Amino acid sequence: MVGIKDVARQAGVSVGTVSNVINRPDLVAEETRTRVQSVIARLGYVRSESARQLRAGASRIMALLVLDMGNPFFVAVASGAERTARAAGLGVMVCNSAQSVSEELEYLSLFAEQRVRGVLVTPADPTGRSLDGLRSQGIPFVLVDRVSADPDVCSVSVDDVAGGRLAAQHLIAAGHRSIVYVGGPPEVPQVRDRKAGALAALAEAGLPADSLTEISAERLDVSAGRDAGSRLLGLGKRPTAVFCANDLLALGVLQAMFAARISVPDEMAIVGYDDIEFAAAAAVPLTSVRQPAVSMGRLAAEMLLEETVGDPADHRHRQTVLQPELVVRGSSLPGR
Amino acid sequence: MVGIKDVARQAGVSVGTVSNVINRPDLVAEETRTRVQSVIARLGYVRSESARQLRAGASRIMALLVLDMGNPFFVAVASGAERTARAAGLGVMVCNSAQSVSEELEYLSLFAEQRVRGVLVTPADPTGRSLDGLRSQGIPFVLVDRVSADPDVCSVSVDDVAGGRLAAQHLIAAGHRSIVYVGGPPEVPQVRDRKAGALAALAEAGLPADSLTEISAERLDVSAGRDAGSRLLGLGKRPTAVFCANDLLALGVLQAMFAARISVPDEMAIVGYDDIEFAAAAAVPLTSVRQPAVSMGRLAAEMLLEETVGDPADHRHRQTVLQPELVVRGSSLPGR
DNA sequence: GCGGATGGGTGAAGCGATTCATTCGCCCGG
DNA sequence: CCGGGCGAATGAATCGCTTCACCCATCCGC
Repeated sequence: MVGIKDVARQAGVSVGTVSNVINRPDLVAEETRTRVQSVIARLGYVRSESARQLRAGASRIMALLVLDMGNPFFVAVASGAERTARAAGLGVMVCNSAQSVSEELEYLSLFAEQRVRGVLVTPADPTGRSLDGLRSQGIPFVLVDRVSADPDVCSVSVDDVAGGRLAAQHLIAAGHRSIVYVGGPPEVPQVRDRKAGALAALAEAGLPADSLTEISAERLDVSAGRDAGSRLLGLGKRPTAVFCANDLLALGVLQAMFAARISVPDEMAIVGYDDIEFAAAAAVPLTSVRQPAVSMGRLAAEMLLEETVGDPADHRHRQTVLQPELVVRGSSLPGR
Repeated sequence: MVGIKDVARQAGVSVGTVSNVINRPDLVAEETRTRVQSVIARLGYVRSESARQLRAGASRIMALLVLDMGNPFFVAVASGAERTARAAGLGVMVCNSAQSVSEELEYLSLFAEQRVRGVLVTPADPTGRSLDGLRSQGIPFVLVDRVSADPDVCSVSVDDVAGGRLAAQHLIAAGHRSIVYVGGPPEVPQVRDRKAGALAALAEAGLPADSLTEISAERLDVSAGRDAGSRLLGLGKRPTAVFCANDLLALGVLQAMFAARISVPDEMAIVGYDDIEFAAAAAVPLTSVRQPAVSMGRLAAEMLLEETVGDPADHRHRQTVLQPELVVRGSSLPGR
């Protein structure tokens, strides 16, 4: 493997000069510069990032750790973060904790060993304890789609309570009085907040709290949604509407309704959450609460860059909260 | 930042011993080992991956470069590759060329600088020239979902001609005599092969080649599919069936049919390709040609590991070709 | 009692870059 | 004619780790 010394020798200059040609070309005389550059090209020299890192003490990589790469919502977050980071000259390492705390810890320690510039993370560990490692290593991080109780932790999130309220208000306005909430693992804050929003909407409409029944799915994916859908059909008094904690669940529920030949939205209205691209392409186009996923990725990356590139002293920790938006489609509009 | 020297000093041993405690604990006496380990824990020492890499000459990272992270097919490939690589102690860096040759080149040179152990790549550059860089750097790579003309290039792919044939045979058997193929950029081999398979099926059934009309989509995603769908409706003689180069296109076409109130499958049968999870959850569950995406990722990663971990001399380059499978669903089954 | 294992540990070399104090010409003004 | 200033290039130190040749007791067998 050809190194900087080989280039220096071939070009008849010192290694320092070669380094300057690469990193501060203006310090080198024109003639020397072109000579060195042509040797670099001829030898196919590629500088070693690990050597630079070792010297610099920090890598040029930003890490992104998400809960589920199978969920297009996170894919969108990733694409927003990636674009921003690359514009700033950083690479992005996207990893998937698959909602497992142990995988999360494994990845976080991998990041620490890599000395990544910073981490964007949607924590799987509800206690937030898993991030202590980053904190003690002094690695900056920004929470994505989650807020910390600690105001000194940066985050970009969406107001899930407001989102849940939007969804429930919509169903209530359509006349539904018996709604099922398909949630997920109860320790996931999003799941709780979206439900809280729905409950708030019911209360505001003067409806009893027991108008909302919860079915808790194992995971937040399509197949768990299918299961939840069939459980829903087994309920004593069948509800007329379902609000799902995310679109994957909603798509699963929709499939279950199809299988049971229950008409959506006439016999069962469905509202999802996230407004992933596939929501609009579903069996019945899905009403959903849209989250600005790409912007979240972008904002989170910008926040991290601000903390990591500029003087850390003039960085103020912030907790940005974005507003969701209801997108009404066929799955909740009776009488097409 | 605490380094190995700090640990050594605190523990009263040499740096070599600390290194041994970490990497070859059996060489160190029990008593010393536990003492060092407790110092490591107390100081929160994290070894620097860049320093190890520099010394070792190669990183512990495998790169995966895909065409479109918005396509669940590639997400599945990534998950298969990731699991395999991590089991072997390698991290995976997943990147998205978004079908752009320039992004692809940028990423490939990033990989070279990082001295990644190897690269799994679905090339965006149809000429294959973009991989010359890897070759000249001696970085092993495996093509995913593409075969090279050069038998010395490892690859894992699926027989797209067979897949196209399956799809067309199915439509022919259902009585369709006028089929549209919704392809994509013509330089994409998959797009061409799947069409070739369909044409072969027509020929084998004794049908004229002009029973197949091609509509070429701009990109291989849902919105391009919508466009293709409306163009399809503008054709002079409306066909009775559509075969799409992938499921995203098919979902887009499906949306267009919905918008135009054309019944699927009665007025228009649709067959997709990839069998992504969302295909089954679509407006009308989508008939599709299933590709073993997770296995592809796994096999490709295994192949790369074999080349990279074992003695390179006893590695035989291979071109694995898997067989696709037709999954029939409502979108091509008339008379429900 | 002495040569040779053997287990446990040391410490310096080196990986490939960056950086900075230093050197080397050269020109210019006094 | 000489000192200063300046642009250009040098080369050694350094980053944090792994590895390897070597050292030091201790113990064993003859």
